[in-house]
Formats: sequence, structure tokens, C-alpha cells
Amino acid sequence: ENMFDRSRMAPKTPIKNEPIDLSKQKGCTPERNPITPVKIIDRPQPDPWTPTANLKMLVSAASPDMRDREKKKELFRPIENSEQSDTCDSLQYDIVDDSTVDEFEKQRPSRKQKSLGLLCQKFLARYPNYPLSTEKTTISLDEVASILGVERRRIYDIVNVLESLHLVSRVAKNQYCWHGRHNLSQTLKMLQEAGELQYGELMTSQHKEQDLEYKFGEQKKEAIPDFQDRPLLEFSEPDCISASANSRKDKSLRIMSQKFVMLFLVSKTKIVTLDIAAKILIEETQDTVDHSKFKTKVRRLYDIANVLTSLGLIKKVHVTEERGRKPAFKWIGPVEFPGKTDELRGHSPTSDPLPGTQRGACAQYQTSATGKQRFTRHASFNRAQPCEAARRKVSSEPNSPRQERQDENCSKMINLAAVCRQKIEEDTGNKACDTDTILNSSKNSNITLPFSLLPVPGDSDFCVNPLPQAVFPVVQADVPSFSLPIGISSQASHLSTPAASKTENGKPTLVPNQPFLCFPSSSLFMLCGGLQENNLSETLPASGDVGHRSAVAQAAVPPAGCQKRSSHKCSSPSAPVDDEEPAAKKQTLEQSDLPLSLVVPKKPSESPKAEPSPGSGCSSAVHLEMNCLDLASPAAAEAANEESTKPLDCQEREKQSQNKNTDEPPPGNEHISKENANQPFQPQYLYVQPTAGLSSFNFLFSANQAPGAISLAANQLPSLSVPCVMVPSAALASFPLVCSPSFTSPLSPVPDGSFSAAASTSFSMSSLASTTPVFISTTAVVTPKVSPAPSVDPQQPAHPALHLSPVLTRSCSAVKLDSPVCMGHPVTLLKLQQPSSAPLTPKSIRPAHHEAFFKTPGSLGDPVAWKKNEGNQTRNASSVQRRLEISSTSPD
DNA sequence: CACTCCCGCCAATTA
DNA sequence: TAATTGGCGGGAGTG
Repeated sequence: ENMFDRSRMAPKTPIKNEPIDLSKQKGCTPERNPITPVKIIDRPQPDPWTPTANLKMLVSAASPDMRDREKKKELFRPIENSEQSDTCDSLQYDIVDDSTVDEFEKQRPSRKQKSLGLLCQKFLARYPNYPLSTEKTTISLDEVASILGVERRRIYDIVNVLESLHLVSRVAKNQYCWHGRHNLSQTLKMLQEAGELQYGELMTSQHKEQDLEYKFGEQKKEAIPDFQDRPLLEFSEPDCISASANSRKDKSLRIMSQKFVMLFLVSKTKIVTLDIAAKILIEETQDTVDHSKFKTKVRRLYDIANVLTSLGLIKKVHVTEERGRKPAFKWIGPVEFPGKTDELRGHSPTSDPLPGTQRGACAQYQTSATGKQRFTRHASFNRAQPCEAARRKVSSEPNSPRQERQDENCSKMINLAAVCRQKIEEDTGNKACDTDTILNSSKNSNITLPFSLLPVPGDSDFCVNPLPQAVFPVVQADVPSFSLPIGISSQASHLSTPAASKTENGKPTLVPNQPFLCFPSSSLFMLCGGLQENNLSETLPASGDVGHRSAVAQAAVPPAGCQKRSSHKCSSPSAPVDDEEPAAKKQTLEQSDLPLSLVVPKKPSESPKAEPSPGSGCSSAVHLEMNCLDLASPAAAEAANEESTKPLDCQEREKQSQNKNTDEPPPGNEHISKENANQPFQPQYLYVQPTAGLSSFNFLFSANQAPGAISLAANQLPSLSVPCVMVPSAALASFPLVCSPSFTSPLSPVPDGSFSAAASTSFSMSSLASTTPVFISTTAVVTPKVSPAPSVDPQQPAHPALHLSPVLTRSCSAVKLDSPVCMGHPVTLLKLQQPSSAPLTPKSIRPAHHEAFFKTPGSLGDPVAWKKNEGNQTRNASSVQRRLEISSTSPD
């Protein structure tokens, strides 16, 4: 009912606002302003009743309900008055109908009136579903709370859920930015993908909840899902960071909301019962089974469900199963997102700028000028095209602190993950584990593409390289915006870039940005760089670079990557670094972070090392990272050595890549292909030659990466680490890019070589974390020493995406460093397995068990472990995450 | 009585 | 240290 009113009122709504606002309104939305006055109009006073008091009395006499209402009203009056909302409604009615109506409405001051669902409707009524891009609507929590007459706590409940779907993003303390439903499709798509990975099968199979449960359990055990899931989840969560800290976040309403939505999207029937959902969620958490926890979970689910219901995404139903009748919710929102998403879709991946991309991009972390890194959360996603503009603004605006939430990142992550899988699957084809997922993915455009990338670039050896290229393009941008945007394609990139804020530029800075380096030698490859925030960002060059490159390369790729800097959350750690990264990568994905990892190679084997960590926590992300890392080296090595050795996948990939190069694979990917062809892309990455041994790895990191980045890693997942690269080389440094042999293009020189060894190191640590030892070495590579200036690093950007893709592609196999093959490259890769769950990665292995499907970042263990190491820092980081950033950095 | 879920304490995080 | 966020669960409203 309210809704209706609202609808009518909608415009009015604002009006409603009472004076109350006054006090607070800060920035509020424009809408409001007008509002205030209006309200008054009808009833200045809250007492609508008064006028009708008589009637009411009568009524009440007639019905108890009425009485109650009145009572309540009285009780509430203060509130109402202040609020208006209620009043307003009533007013309206009054106006229209009259008291009668009023009464109705008013009547229920009771609980229902105060329900979260209704409150959410009121909240939503205040903002347009599809706001113009240009206009940014900021939401002041205080204001809204006062307007709606509720405590702020309630607003958090709503906002957290909306944030999980990217309808809003937290900009700063007490301030959120309204994005509307522009990106909803993408978000849902992401969630669907993520959900498939995680839950996938389960849901599918079961029609019913029961089944679900049932399956659920099984699956869980299998663990597979977990792995991936986690990461995904993590994405969502921003903070992966604090490992230990996770606790709070893990439970976050935001995450629960995403998971809950995932369940719907994955479910065939689109019906999810509360108890099942609660069980699933609990499991993830692992919480003990306590009954109490279950109850708590259910309470939360009701909260979430109320909001989702208000959004028109689900509705309450009852499922009668054999077991009995249970409360459940049915998904009534969109089911397919493929392109749908409208806008997003519209863009072709390639072509478009991609809003999505942007989005992805948006999220970033940045280091603040301050030097610390923080993340900002943006809602990158959210913004779509408009975003660009906005972004620009944003970027320019320093203050906007947007923080992005990790969610975005998460989402990206998710996407990435999905992608990876897909790829993997693709590659493997078989492997299949996850087929389903994969399939899905295929649908999506997004994902896939990227993978393609993977291919190796020129050499087969490197699997890595390919990545990059691919990556970018891959990016898939499509998909999620975030992630990858395909944008990669150049355009996308560009977009993203902007988004990033700094970015934009595009200018050709290529070089600088570029993050990549290639080393001819070997195998290897690269990494991602980090970027720096600023610099990089500025660098934007990425875009420019990209362009450049592309041009050079062929265009290729633009890696879009560029852009983004966003960081991902995950990466955060790295993030910092990455952030910088820039662009390119980033753009690509935000995700990039993720996984970035590089991709690489093939090889299946896993590396043990990696595992360790993984196990812990991070789960996927971690894994990825590891993988990446590993991959890189090993993979590369192997690859190099033998394809044969490698798993088919690798080969395949390579082929693919090659083919692509040759052919062009996918459309979107053109760039990619180009890139591949060119290989240039690579630039983004660095190669390192491997020397032998693990040690050998070289990773490169982006130059920029600062050590800090590494830390990020710690954060987790983010694989970021991966990206990194390590390598040292000064040489590299010198170059801006390194090219691999194949590659030629020169990138511009990087600023500096900053790659620092150190960084690398760090990296390793972090990322690897623990586990692995990564190495970093410079060895082969070079000297790391270069001093790193921070600046440089352009590279970064791209990679991530790339990496990911590759990784994905490959599946997870992990390679181990050990492998002889690798020799050259020490590193190992991991592949991911696709298999369904598989977690191929070591981690998966271990963890496999994890109970939870979804894990939040926090849950992840591993991370934790290493986190511990990093300890404080990590935490800090997390906190950091939340912080807003102000963008000092932003170029503008 | 079971289902919902509001309310607000209070801890974790941030500023 | 103060303010903001948000987990959590008691317990009330509803049917």
C-alpha cells in the first residue's frame, strides 16, 4: 500500500521530507530540497489525525485495530511528526480520500508500518531507479533516517543490502551514492556466475530446497565450490583483509545478501527457503551449528528478504514439501542477464566503453596520496556510463572518497573466478568440473573472452603473456563491468580509465604505465603491476598506453587495463600497488586484482607450495594467486619446455591463443587477438626469465608496486599478488617494458624501474604468503634493484586481467615450481582446475573441505595465516579499505 | 505456538 | 576519544 502511495508520491516523497531534514541534509539529494516545503503543505503537523480524530475515534470504537493504531500513533507521533513519511501517506490519502484513508494508513503504525520492507520502499521511493548518469545522488544517512523517521541503524540494514547489489555505494562516512538499477543486471549476473561456481550444482539439481540442502551438504563437502566461492564472496567483501578480523565482515549483511541472491540465481526453481538459506550460510561460516546461530541467521535473512522484496526481486511464498510447509522466497527478478543488462550489454565488449568496465575500474583502491593505501570503494560498478562522467568528476574530485567497496571488487573477483573457470573448462574442456558454470559463463559474454587471452603470447612458453593480452580484452569486460571489462578493448579501457580516475588520460603514456615487461627470455612473464595510484593513475597512461600499445601492438589491447586501478579489494594489499597499476590492468578488471594472477600456464600440477597458504584462506583468491605465481613460472617453464608436458590445456590454450592471434578469436577480443598477435600486450606483464629454480621466478611486479603492494597481498586474495610481478630487473626497469621477444613493442619506458625488487619480495610474501615462497627473485631477472621508483609501473594494469584469464583458463592447475620443466621458470603454476570445484589448487585441496561454500574472506583461512604475519598491517589495511579515500591522488 | 522481525545494546571500526 | 557501523539476539507483534 505504501508503495502505491509512494509511487504516486514518489515525487512527493521528497516532499515529505520534513523539516527534519533540514538539520541534516547535507548533500542530500536534490530531490529533497524541494521536498521539505511541500510537506508542509499538507500538513504541517503531524497530526493528521487530529483532523480526523473524531472519525478515528469512531472507527476505533468499531474496530480494535483502529484503536491500536491510534495508540500506536500516539506513541509514535513524535516520530511520525518528525518523520512524515507516515504522515505523508496519510496525508495524501487524506487529501485524496480523506480521513478514512488516513486512518488506514495511519492505523498501522504498528509493527508493519515500521517494517524494514516498508521502510525500504520509502527509501527507494526517494530515488529514481535509473538515475541519469550525470546526476549523482548522494544519500546522507542522517538525513534519510530523519526523514523516514527511523533510527539510523535501520538505514544501515537497507543500505547494506542495496550496497550488495550495487544500487548504492558508500562514498564516505554517512554518505552513500545512489546508483540505481543500472547495474543491477550486471551485478546479478555476476552473482549468478559466482553462485554457480559456488553453489552451482547444488542448486541446480535440486528443485527443492530439500534437495538443495541435501546436495548442498554434499557438495560442500566436496568442497570444490568453496574454493571458488570464497573468493567470490570475498569479493564481495571488501575486506578480505583482516583476516583475523574477518569475523565481523564475514558476517556482514552485505555478504549474506549476496549469497542469498546467489542462491536464487542458481536455483532452478528460483525458490529458496529460509531455512535452507540459513543453513547454507551458516555452513559457510562454519559456525557451529548452534541453534541460536541458526536463529540469528534467519533473522538476518528476513531483514535481507524484506529489502529484496521491496526491490521487487523476490516475494514471499511458502513451500510445502514433504517435510512440511516452510517459509520461502521466490525470485521474481530477472533471471537472465546476459546481456541484458542493458546498458552494459549494449556495449559490446569491445566497443563499448563499457560501463561495466568502468565500473570495475571504479573500484579501486588507491593509495591515497597519503601514501597509504586505502582503498576506496567506489561503486564503480555502479556507475555505468554515466559513470564515466561521474568518474571523471570523481576522479577529479578528490574528495570523493569513494570507497568502493570491495564489493565491487568482489564482484569482479567473482567474475573473474567465473571466468577462470570457464576458461579452464574451456581449456580443459573437460575437466569439467564445473561445467555448468562454465556453460553459463559462456553465455555471458564476458567471461569467456578473456580467457582467450590467455594464450600465450608469443611463445608458448609463456603462457603468461598471453594473458595479458588476452586479458585485457578479455576482460571481459563485459561481463561485469567490473571486471573486465572488456573494455579492455581499448575502449573499455579507456573508459575505465577514466573511471579510475586518474586515468583517463590516456594519453599515451603508454609506456609509463605500462606495466609490463617482458623478458624475452623466458618464460615468463609477468605480472602485473601495481600501480600506483597516483602515478599510475595518472598514468593512466594506461589508457594512453594502451592505446598506444595498441597502436603499437596493434592495438591491441588496450589494455585497458588500464585503468583501473581500482583495486580490488582483494588485492588490496597489493592493491596499493596495484592500484596504481594502473590502469590498464585494472581496467581490465578490476578484478584484475584478482587473479590476475597470471595466468599462465598451464601446468597442472599444483604446486604444493601454494597450497599451503591457500588452504588457508583465501581460498580462491589465494589460490589464484598462487597459481598465478606458480604458474607463471612453472608454467611457463613447462610450457616452454614442453607443451606436451603441459597439460593439454596449456597447449590448448596456447593454441588458442595462437589461433587467436592468428585468427581472431573472439570478436571481442579482437584486441586480444591482436594483442596476442602482437604480443605486445604483454607489456603489461613482465617477464622474467626464469632462471631455474623457483627462485628463479621472477616476477615482475609492476614497478609500481611497491612493496606495499605486497602487503596487500596479504590482504588476501587478491591475488593480486599475483600479478605482480616480480622481477627485478633493473633492466626492466629500464625498459619500460620489457618485451618479450615476441613482443616487441616497446613500451615506453617505464618510468622506472622501479620495480623494485623489494617489492617483489614483499609480494611474495604477502601473496604467497605465506605459503609460498615465492620468490621472487630476481634473479634471473634482474636486478631488482632498481630502485624503484614508485612511479612507474604502469604495467600493472593490464595484467590483472590477464592473469586472470589465463589462469582461469587454464584451469587451475597449479604448477609447481618444481617441475622440472619449469626449470626455467621456477615458478609453478597452478592451474585451476576447473573441475568443478575443483579446486585444484592446492588450496583447494586442502580446504576443500571447507564447509562453507561461501566463505567470506575472512573465513578464508589462509589469508589469515599470512595475514597474521603481516598482521597488523593487514588489518590496517582492512580498515583502510573502509576508509574513504579522498582522493588526493586523483589526478584531477 | 510458530513465524516474523523490530529494537536497540554494544562491540568493532573509523574519523 | 568520539562517532559511525553493524552484529546480534531478546522478545514482541502477527496470524
